[in-house]
Amino acid sequence: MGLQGHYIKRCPECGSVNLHWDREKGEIICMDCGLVIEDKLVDFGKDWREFSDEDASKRRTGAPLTFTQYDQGLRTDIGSKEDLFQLEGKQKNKFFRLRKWQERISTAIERNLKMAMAELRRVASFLNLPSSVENEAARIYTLAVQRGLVRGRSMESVVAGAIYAACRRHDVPRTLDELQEASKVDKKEIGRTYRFITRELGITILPNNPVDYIPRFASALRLSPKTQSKAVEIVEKAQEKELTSGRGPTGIAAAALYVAALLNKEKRTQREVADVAGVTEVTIRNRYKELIEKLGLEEEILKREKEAKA
DNA sequence: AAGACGAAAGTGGTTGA
DNA sequence: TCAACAACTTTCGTCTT
Repeated sequence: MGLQGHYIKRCPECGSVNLHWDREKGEIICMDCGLVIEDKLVDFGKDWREFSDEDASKRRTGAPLTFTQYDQGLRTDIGSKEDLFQLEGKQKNKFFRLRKWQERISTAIERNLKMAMAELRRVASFLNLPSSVENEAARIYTLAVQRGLVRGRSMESVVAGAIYAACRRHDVPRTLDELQEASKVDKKEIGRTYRFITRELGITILPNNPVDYIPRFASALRLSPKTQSKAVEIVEKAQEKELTSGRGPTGIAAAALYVAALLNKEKRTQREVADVAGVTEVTIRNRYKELIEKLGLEEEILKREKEAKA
């Protein structure tokens, strides 16, 4: 897949034109230096293409129909005064009652949804999320509103929770810290509402894969693609040996990157890795110890350390 | 002075009686 | 509903480079 209609044509790091656009994850990866470009990519260009005349029906006109339009353009209004002259007596009363009801419901729900969708757009764009995830988040939020799950919670926290859930469902993981930064909602609160709404809506949450975090972390640490794939390899081996279950995926990803960097002579400090992964050095150490022990990597590490001295 | 290491105590969430 | 539990964090002292 090329990058037609996109602003970024070259890697800002090494100038390479060999870029790969991972639409699923909303990331652009430089195939030469491994940089993941995700900043300032809000404008993904127009989705419009020119079709020949017989295919004219495929042209997209008007705004795309998505859940971020809070009612999908399908609101039915109970008519206004022009329809009224046909009605008499009881009919008239019924009419007014219905309209009053609709106003109550729609002003409450629709105003909420309108605000929420604006917030959702803001946060999704801050995190550079692909539109598929944004739509999923909007769908989840809409369901939550319909079930009255927002009551007693702030709109912002439910939006953040919906986005977090949508990210996980699409294997586009963002950490709770990132959600917190984007939404200004406390991460504990986000976690709480996330768990609540997924449980209430019966959304299945598969535990997310540490591998999904690696490209972004590796890029933030400016590690080579070689180191990156080494880290993926390590995580996969760890998964085979069941070292990953019950552990935080970010900690695994971080430790794997730390080890991979050591092995490829691109050493980063534990603190550097810990910071980008949003875990502590202690966690890295614990995971790292398990990894080299159970995967028989001790000698290799020692060799590297000797080489580093020489 | 900075990084790595590990012990100990604390936090928040899950689980099972 | 409560206590035990596992994972992770915070903090701090020690050792290495």
